[in-house]
Amino acid sequence: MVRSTRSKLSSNKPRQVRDAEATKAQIIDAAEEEFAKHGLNGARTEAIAKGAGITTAMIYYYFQSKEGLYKAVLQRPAIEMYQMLQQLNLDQLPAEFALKKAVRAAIAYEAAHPQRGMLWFQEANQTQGKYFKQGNWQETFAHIIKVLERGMAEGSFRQLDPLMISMQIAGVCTFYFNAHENIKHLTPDVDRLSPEMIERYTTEAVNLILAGVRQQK
Amino acid sequence: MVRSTRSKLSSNKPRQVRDAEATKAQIIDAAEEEFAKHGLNGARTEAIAKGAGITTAMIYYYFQSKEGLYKAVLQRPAIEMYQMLQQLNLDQLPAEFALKKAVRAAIAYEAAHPQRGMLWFQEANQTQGKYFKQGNWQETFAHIIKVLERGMAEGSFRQLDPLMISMQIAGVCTFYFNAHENIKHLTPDVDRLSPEMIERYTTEAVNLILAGVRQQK
DNA sequence: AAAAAGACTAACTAAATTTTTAGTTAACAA
DNA sequence: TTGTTAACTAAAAATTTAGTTAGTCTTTTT
Repeated sequence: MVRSTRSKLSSNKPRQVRDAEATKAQIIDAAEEEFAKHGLNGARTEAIAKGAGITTAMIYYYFQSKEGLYKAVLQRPAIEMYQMLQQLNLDQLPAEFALKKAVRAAIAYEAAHPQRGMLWFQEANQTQGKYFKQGNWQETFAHIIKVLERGMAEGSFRQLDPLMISMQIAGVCTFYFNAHENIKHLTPDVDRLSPEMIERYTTEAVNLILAGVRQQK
Repeated sequence: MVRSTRSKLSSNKPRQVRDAEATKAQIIDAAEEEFAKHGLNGARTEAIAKGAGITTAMIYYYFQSKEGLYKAVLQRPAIEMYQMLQQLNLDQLPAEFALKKAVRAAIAYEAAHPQRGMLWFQEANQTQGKYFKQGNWQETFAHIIKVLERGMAEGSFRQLDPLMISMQIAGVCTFYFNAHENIKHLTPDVDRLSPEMIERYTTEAVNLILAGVRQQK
């Protein structure tokens, strides 16, 4: 079985010399891509090394084991997602506007890290989510649930099941990117990850979700 | 790791004896689960064999290679999904009811085969979809797009982007099952795959989507 | 009931892959 | 300069895994 191991991140430029932090970051970048595609078992340390422009021994030098590297890779999105949500200050906005803002931010996050959704799915399916400390993700959903409950209390949202709806919102925000490799075959001539297309997806998503939860008058 | 291959198989649940068709089906069942979790590369033939209650040699006896088994596994969902959609006769229903029926059917399909969404993602991400018949997915989306366009023409649906919205509908229908292993950590005490919970998810999904696309009056 | 065919397993090999080892090079302080 | 150490590489060792072989057990055919 032939697989291209060349990462677009690191393929052209020669690496800096002997900068431990930079090297570690490059390994994690390459590893995130490889783990997102192939999961813990399917990922090849050789592919990660090649993507980072180092030898496989460096993985063990910095991360002790393949699993250690995997843990390091998973830590990053968990922290970033948490921080992103904090910064939105959803509590200080009317529910409808808060939801709009959260949906836009979530899709923008996915667009900036299109491979992370799959990383999360791989983690769920292969290791029963044991490395993903549930706290951060509980936080994520808690933020959306809170907005939905507030909207219902305010009377701007209809009566709905906040947890179920928040998962469906997550589905809307992530599907486009998780399934990108699948759906790109549907319209081969359009670049579905171009800013224009992502903006179009975002607009439609906001419209669908807002109309879907709004109280009819 | 020490693995005894001796006497484990005979002492566990005894399989039916020497029924080729039943054995093949058991291998495909176990393989679908393993491939869905780990993809083509990450899947372990030994794990498949153990799941099916046979030795790895049987995989080669019936399917020649790991890849041959993978192809056999992918054939089944492709055919079933196609047939399911045909039987809905969406064209003969008002758009609103057709969409409701399609969403219910899609979620029911996912619930009956919770691992197939991941099988599809793995296939696209790891092998560029070369083993999967793309035609079936084009069909699937075409069906939904047609319903959405009809609804817009009838005036029952608002003006929307049919392709984008159909992907968002797919996100709503599939997320719950693809992410199940992660989601279950959010509410550890609830069985999120019980019929009651799935019905609740379905109801909320239908409400969200219908309200989301309906023409306001 | 003997022979043939089909279903099946234990034990194995070759190759791929992870992990370790032994050593090399650059940086930098004394 | 020179000695020390962190960053790094090449290649060997250990381990895992796909795939094979030779033969056993069961069912069907004659």
